[in-house]
Amino acid sequence: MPELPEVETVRRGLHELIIGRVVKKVVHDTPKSFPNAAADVEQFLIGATITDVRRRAKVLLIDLSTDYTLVIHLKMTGQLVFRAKDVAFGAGHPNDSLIGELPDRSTRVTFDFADGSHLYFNDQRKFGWVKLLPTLEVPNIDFMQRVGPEPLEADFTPEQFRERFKRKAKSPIKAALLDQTVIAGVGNIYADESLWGAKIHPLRKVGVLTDKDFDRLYYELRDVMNLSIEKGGSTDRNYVNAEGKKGSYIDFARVFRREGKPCPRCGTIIVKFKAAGRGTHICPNCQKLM
DNA sequence: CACTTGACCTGTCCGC
DNA sequence: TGCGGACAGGTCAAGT
Repeated sequence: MPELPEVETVRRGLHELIIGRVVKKVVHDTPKSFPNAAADVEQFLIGATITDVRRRAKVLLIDLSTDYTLVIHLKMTGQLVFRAKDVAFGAGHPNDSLIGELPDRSTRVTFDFADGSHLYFNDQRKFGWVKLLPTLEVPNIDFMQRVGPEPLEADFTPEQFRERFKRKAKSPIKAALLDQTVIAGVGNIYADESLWGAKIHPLRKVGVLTDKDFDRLYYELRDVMNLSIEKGGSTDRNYVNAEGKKGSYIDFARVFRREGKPCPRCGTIIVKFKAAGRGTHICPNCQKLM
């Protein structure tokens, strides 16, 4: 589900909503979603104040006053939804919300704050997780050691972008884009959208792409992700922001989930096929393999 | 080492 | 209506 723009949208929402709140109680169901030792939870999470909400790649980092951090990956269907004290749901709730009363059957972890508000970690497919780690150890975990640069950072250049792909010469470009060790945060939606923008076929080998191809891809990827953040991310199925509301980028998508519809650039019918193990959408006229 | 495939889970949708 | 199979936005371990 959530790629960089969705996780960033959640981060911004939580940054507004939970900093300064004090964790009072935590309950969880499967240890797969919350594999933390009870003693650590008691010592470093209960009673802690939230001091910051950060993001690296698709990972959320909620910093605590105990110098511990909640490291959270939403994977495909994870949601982090804040609810103020005594908010009634049901009749009259906004129709841009996907979820009602919480907790529900997908709730894996519930954080109760001292002021009566709550944070719910929902995850239908149980791929996601919440791990409590010392803040100083977060950069040392395997994922953080291997993950590539943030593509939206101001100092990330087209030259650096191109350089990151050098060792993937024999990969199809889509597989390389999805590889988190090359560039951070790209998932299936923005891979398809940026490749369409750059007029590159997803199965073109990285090694045959020109500098100009990479330049176009760099700008398209950044444009598409920035636009999505502006629109609050993409809600295809499950994604919601920190207030439980949908994002609207999908309304602006040019190829993703638009199979059978005309290409906005040339009118050719968009087709869907499998590439890099994932559903892939292209305009067969704009994105030629050879 | 680099690349591809299957597994992890639950829910939904589509065809028979 | 019921049932089986395919598919879903991510990542890792195992395979080639």
